[in-house]
Amino acid sequence: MPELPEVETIARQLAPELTNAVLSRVLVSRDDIIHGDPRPLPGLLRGRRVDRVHRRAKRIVMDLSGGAQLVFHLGMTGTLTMTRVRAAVDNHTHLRIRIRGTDRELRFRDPRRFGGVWCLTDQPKYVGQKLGPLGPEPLELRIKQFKAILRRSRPIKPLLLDQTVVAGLGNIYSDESLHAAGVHPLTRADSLDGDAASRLLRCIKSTLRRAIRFSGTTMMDYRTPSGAKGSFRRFLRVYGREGEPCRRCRASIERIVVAGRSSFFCPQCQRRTRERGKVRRCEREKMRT
DNA sequence: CGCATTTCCTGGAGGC
DNA sequence: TGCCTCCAGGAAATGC
Repeated sequence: MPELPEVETIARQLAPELTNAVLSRVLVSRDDIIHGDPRPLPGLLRGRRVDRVHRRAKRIVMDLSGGAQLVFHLGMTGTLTMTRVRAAVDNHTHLRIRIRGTDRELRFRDPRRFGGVWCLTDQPKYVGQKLGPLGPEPLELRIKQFKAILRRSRPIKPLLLDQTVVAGLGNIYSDESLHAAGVHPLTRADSLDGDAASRLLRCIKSTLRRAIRFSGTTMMDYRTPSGAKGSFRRFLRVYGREGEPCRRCRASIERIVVAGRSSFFCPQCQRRTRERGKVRRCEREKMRT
């Protein structure tokens, strides 16, 4: 499930091969993953040069010559890979884009089809195809901004998952950040004091940065553009560890459903009341995998 | 508007 | 081994 660290990894690995590449033949084999009218897509892309590959929230953005942008959202099971043109094509490969003058191509594959592709150009047909509104990048978030975000009565977990509030966190890194900060997922956002707010923001950033360093987390489907798995899974402290001992206090990790999503937490480290001592907070922040 | 719930989709896991 | 049901979840759509 590609979240910010996974998408960042993909963008960084695609950038060296795609930057300055010119797109040639485009093959759409399943057009309902294209937002808007898929028919003009090949003509719109062919001949454009890739100026830059970057990430915004959980989206891969390719800036193309002529002011166009090609945007990918990977949903749950989406992958973007660079392969030889003649390599065997996996099923559920929906889009292939050849690179001019090479035997390489970009492939978008997404068995579950929660992902999607947007082509944003100056062409009238595409102007209206807006992507959903996004909140700020968590890694660029400042504490003042974050405290303003927390001034709501919602539980903290669904708030962190809401892309219009903060853009890039998903289920894994929300749970991991909340555990690192010692915050229970059902805690009302506006009940966090200033201390807890800055601790949580620091933990969100350090968790994301560390996950990027290990190329993200592969539970099932996520792969880097070269097909490799992310290796952050072995550092997870709560996500997917129901019934296993907390790596900090040995208490059994629990799973509850919050806003329709699994939420893993340690009942010992993440209490709903706020009477934890400063000493334990320090220990918690120093804990490294 | 704010927030909760439902829906989309496929393959893997687990029960029997 | 095979058949069945359940489940994962990002985000848009729908409900209240």
